[in-house]
Amino acid sequence: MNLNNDTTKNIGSYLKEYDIKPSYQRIKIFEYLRNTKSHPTVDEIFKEIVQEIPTLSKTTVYNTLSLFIEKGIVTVITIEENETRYDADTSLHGHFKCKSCGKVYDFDIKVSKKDIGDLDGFEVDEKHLYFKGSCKACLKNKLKQ
Amino acid sequence: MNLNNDTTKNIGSYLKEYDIKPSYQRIKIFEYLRNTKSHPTVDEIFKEIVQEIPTLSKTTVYNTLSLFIEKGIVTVITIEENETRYDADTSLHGHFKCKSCGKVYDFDIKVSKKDIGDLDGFEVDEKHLYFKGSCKACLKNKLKQ
DNA sequence: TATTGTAATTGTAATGATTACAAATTTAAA
DNA sequence: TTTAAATTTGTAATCATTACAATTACAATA
Repeated sequence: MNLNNDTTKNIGSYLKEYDIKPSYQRIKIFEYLRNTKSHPTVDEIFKEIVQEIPTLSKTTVYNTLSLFIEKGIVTVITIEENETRYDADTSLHGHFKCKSCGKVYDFDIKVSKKDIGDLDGFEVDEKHLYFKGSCKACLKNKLKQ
Repeated sequence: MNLNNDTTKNIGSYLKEYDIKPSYQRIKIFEYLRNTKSHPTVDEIFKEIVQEIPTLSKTTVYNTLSLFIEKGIVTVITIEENETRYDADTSLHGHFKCKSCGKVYDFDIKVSKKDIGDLDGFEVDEKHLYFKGSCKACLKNKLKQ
């Protein structure tokens, strides 16, 4: 298990900061999540990383993601009822899912207090936003047809 | 099957407007959804209505909700990965889920175009928002202890 | 270096929500 | 009343997730 190259070291110390022991599996899973903009599902994560770690178990992927979520370095994206996705970017941003191609895009968003009427006295820890519709690329393709 | 009282008539004609044949089951399910602020799960809907319609099947609840969603009179709320909830209020509003008591609150929200940077050229059909944290009531209880 | 305890990983089985499907029932039209 | 279509129902199948126990890896200590 080569835990000595630069990327690995970086991710390793990042995990340590959040009180996560950086095992080979954990590093690979986090690295993949961070480098993948598509917000992969458990299955996608597993299928990718099992190529590098043939002994990998899907249970490990589940365990690892739960741990990441608990420690606050990964968030869950639940746009579709039957499709849980994961995101290593925990900063506030929205997700746009194209109903035609299925791709999930990130977008920047501000939610100011003025925009929320009724939550005085509530303590908000997490804000989640997602939109659905047709993405630019799909709209263009439709015109062409 | 008494489809002749006022509420039933109202819901019946509402369903018809949306091209849904108003069967007894459909009317009862929609009536319950509309009157229940808690955004019930399939199981909660089933357990409630099976008391009135003892022959009710859970498959019917699933079928009916799919139909309602397809016709646009009900929306899905997916705050938790493993807990799909349904809402008969399709107007734009946010949901707040209390992590301590589990209750789901509605709140008003505006999302102006200015707040969204990156979605020029995208067609947005649905906007979903949910926050998580501690509700007023739970925060008060904490203080008391 | 060997030993030992703890943590992490793995594989299998269990769970539970959702869907598929075919039979039975209801409804509406002829 | 008959008939066809739509709706409902019950059962079985599917699939993602979780539980759990066994195995393996790791780190500390003697």
